[in-house]
Amino acid sequence: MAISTRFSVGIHILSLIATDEKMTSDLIAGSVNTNPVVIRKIMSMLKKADLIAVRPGVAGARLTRPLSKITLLDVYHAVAVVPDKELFGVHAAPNPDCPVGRNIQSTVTPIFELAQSALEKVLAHVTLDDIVSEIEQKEASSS
Amino acid sequence: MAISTRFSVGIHILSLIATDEKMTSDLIAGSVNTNPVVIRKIMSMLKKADLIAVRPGVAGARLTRPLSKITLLDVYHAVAVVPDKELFGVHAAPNPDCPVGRNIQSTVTPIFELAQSALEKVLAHVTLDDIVSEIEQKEASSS
DNA sequence: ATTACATGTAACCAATATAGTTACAATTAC
DNA sequence: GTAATTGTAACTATATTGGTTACATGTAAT
Repeated sequence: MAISTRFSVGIHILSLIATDEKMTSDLIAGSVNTNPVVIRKIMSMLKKADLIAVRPGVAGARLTRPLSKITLLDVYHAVAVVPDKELFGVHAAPNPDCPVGRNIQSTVTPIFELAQSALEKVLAHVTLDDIVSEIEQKEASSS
Repeated sequence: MAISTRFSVGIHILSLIATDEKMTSDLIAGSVNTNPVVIRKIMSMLKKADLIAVRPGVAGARLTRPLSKITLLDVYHAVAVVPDKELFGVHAAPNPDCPVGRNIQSTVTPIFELAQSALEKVLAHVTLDDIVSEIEQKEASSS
């Protein structure tokens, strides 16, 4: 199964907020092309992760830090697309009476962690500033 | 959501077959600690990916190539834990009338591919031989 | 050839995650 | 006070996972 689109939507939301702090969940939903409540739920996660500041009743949101200080890994963790640090599932109760069964978890887990870490490292090296700049550049060159 | 345990179970199955070609799905299920049909389904995928040869009616299976020629990436693809090459989902229909909406996909996709590729590279560099050797080593040092 | 045992699948189930939706309370701004 | 907005609860449809029963098909050994 693919990693939830909450991740790409989260990036989309933050990019919009970065260019206009008065974006309502309705406007954002129009750009993402989904329901405003979906947006508000994801924004609630971004808020819990302290990436944005939102106030009930007042339109819009504000980034809590500069774009260059927010990495895609921050967003990835914020929207909880993956269960607390465990990208790869491992079958839970292999038979300890079997040589393979009693060693498979401890053998496979560090490799999975390496793979996961390689993925996260890529995400950690891209900031929202990179994303927004790229979008602006594409807009400029298409005019 | 975590990547399905089919992956770790697939590795488990192949490791067992490597050490004993007469393992039935019942025996394997006993080691993995699950239902034999679950095992047969996964073995069916491994067979379709041409990693093992199995014959209906006859107990056991056989690897189609040496352990050192089967990477974890081969297994990963075989058990189809991820939809055809797309680890990260991207929201499908952002609004083309918005600067962010019309550029978010093309901006984010190459980064996701990079991250996915980094993950797959780690899996491609580990063979089943590494896994089985590691298990044997752990067994030897625990005696 | 009958028996015993395996594999290969179809069909189903419970549990869970995703994405979307309606409805409404709570809050703020004018 | 009114209008607009956020924050949630509750619900839906759909899909995936992991498991299970049932059974048809195929092989081997006696």
